[in-house]
Amino acid sequence: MPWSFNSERPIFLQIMEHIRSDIICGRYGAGEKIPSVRELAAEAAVNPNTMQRALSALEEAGLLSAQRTSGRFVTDNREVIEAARSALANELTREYLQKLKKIGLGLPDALSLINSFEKGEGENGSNS
Amino acid sequence: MPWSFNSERPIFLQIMEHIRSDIICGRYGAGEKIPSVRELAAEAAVNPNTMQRALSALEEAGLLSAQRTSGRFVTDNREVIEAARSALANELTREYLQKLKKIGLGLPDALSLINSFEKGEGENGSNS
DNA sequence: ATTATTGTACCATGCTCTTAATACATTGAT
DNA sequence: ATCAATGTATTAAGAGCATGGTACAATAAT
Repeated sequence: MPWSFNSERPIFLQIMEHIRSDIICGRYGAGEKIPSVRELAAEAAVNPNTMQRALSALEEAGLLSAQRTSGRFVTDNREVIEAARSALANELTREYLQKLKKIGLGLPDALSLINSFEKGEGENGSNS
Repeated sequence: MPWSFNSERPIFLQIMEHIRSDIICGRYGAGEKIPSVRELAAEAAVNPNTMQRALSALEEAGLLSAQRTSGRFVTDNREVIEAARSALANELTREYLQKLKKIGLGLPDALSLINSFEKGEGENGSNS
């Protein structure tokens, strides 16, 4: 199953974020070996060059390390992974609130919107 | 003051979103005339072609209409503007919750994160 | 030693986005 | 009638992204 990409942003960035999520949520465990560049490229239906670029970005972030010929491994430092989750969660929240603010919605509106997603897919009438 | 753009995404899209926000939050009122393509391009420090592209996108969305030689005007239909705000708020919330879910955080985490932004810039230690 | 697999590097091509520089048609003002 | 301002269209150039294809160095397995 090829991954789903958004044409608005570079694919290698979306791949980077996808794998980063896989690491953070534990699909790839700490210290674990991940598939090869070519395997991952095939799985994502993407060129190996593009996959390589995404993986290199994750090395810079300290989440992956390359062992020349034996493969790539997730960092065995769980604190690094936890820090990545926390930083990402804060960043996502900051961006979300900032975007809401730009259309005239504040913190109470955010809470209300999120609560409207509690059960089904949130449909919403009047805010502000 | 040139607008601030993110190099990760096409500028014309970011301009579109910027002006859309200006319309939704009332900086450009319903039925009001907006500056010319060349003026806006200068204000954003961007090529007129790029600005034109952003404005065309907003016409397709029904928020703007072009009057050949007299200029561009915001729709005078306030319902359309309100609908845009509502749709955008829901979309932003949907994306936010989806991204949180991918790193193992759920609805309660979202509420907690947002509350941590209540006063200053939210710093956050342990979630999940 | 040989082979297969790994990460890595390079190059050419095509595509989109952005800029720059013009140009044209239409309309309001003079 | 003339002029200025408007939206709009066109072309050429450069940059970044993605692909396809190829190649090399290092190591693990045989």
